[in-house]
Amino acid sequence: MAQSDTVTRILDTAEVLFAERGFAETSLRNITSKARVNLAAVNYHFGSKKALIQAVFARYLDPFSQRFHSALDELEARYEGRDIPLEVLLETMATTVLTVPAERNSLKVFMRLLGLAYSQAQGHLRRYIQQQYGDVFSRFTELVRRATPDLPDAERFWRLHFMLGTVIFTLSGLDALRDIAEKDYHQHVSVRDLVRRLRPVVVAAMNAPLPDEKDIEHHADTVAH
Amino acid sequence: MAQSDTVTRILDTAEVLFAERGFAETSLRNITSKARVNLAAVNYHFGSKKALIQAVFARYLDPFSQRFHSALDELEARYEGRDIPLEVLLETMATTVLTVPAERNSLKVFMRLLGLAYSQAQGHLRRYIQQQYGDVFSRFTELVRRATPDLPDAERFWRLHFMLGTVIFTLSGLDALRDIAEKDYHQHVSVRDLVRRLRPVVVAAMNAPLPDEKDIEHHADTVAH
DNA sequence: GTTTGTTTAAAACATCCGTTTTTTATGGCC
DNA sequence: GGCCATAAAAAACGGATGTTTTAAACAAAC
Repeated sequence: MAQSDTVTRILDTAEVLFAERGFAETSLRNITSKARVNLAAVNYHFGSKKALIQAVFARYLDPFSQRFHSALDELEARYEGRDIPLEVLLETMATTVLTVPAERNSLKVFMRLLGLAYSQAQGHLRRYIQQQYGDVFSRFTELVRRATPDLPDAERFWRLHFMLGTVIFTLSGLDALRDIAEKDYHQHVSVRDLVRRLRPVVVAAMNAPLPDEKDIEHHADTVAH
Repeated sequence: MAQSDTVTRILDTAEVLFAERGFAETSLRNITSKARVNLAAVNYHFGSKKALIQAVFARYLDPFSQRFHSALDELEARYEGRDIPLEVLLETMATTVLTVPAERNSLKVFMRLLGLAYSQAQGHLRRYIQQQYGDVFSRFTELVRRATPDLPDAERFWRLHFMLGTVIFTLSGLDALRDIAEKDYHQHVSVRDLVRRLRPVVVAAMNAPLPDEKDIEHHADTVAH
């Protein structure tokens, strides 16, 4: 009881502060004082600040990858080997993403963290996430591949990352954007509202016509090797 | 000569290090030692670290906003009051973005910096960019508004930010993505190549059908108020 | 009831940070 | 040569950081 209380209080506080200010800008003293916990407790329970950062991510990503795996299991069973439509795959992913942190009312935090994992240097984090959760992502992309057989592999790769950028960028900068949107358009914007707006955009982007093949090779002004 | 040499050497080094590791993770000592310049030179020439960060951005954004303004002048003159097609607007922006840093072979750095400006806390930077270059952006969005008269204002607002996310996210994480892409698909990826791939995706996303209006209002599970 | 292992508390440690001050060098001008 | 503003170099300052150590509290086991 005593232990788990301290540990979760550290995690709860750390994820909020990390999401608000980033990793480097959040000191252990910030965390421990706000969590009303002793400074040494972080190094005692987690070992280091890096390990704490990874633990914060694990608390979101472990249940996410678990649920996403079983959601894909269910989907594959339902479609009995037939290709799963792209819309269904995207919808499933969105639902899973929305479900996981709903228990703690902190989708915003989750997305901010994902954005930080990409944008902040923190090489150790990218490596950790890659090796820890790379297989779920691979499984998903493989299903997307079957759902879009007409898309060249390279094109699909890039479009998936384009859309990843859209989602992470938007949801992680949500607070700032929401302020502008509500001021200019007098309209409340919830996360679910945003997902509703994202859906047709993402589908259209994935199904966009292939780029012109012209001048694909005669560019002498690229940063070639 | 002596002064301008020191100043530009600081700027050159700072922009690279900032782009690689972020602002907080890059110390003045990192910069000055790599630039082989005295530590105090930064505070002497720029006043503070914040001012240095802003100077790094200004060196890109000043010529950019200048060229983009004149490119839009030219465009408006050519179309003589008629609406400028969305594709032309996007193309013009892309061309301008590509032109500016080409002189220093560092589009990658430029995009990384833009991504950081968004994702890192650094409130002072966002404020600086907003008040310094907000008018170019406003002018552009106004032209986009006329180019997409059927899109509700709020929808256009969000879609523009979706696409901003796509571009910044992709180009700022370009190195990592390029490694994967070249390993998996054995194909060199230049920035211009990426822009070629982005074009149809962005256009399709902006022209995507409007989201379903159903269940737009009956969601009791949002973070209302 | 003492002992043992675990958790918290407090203090200290070494290091790094941005900034400021002090000193030294440089180069044009009268 | 002497003067002076400008630039560079060196050193120091105060403060904050992650981590470690030392000491106290606590609970369970014997």
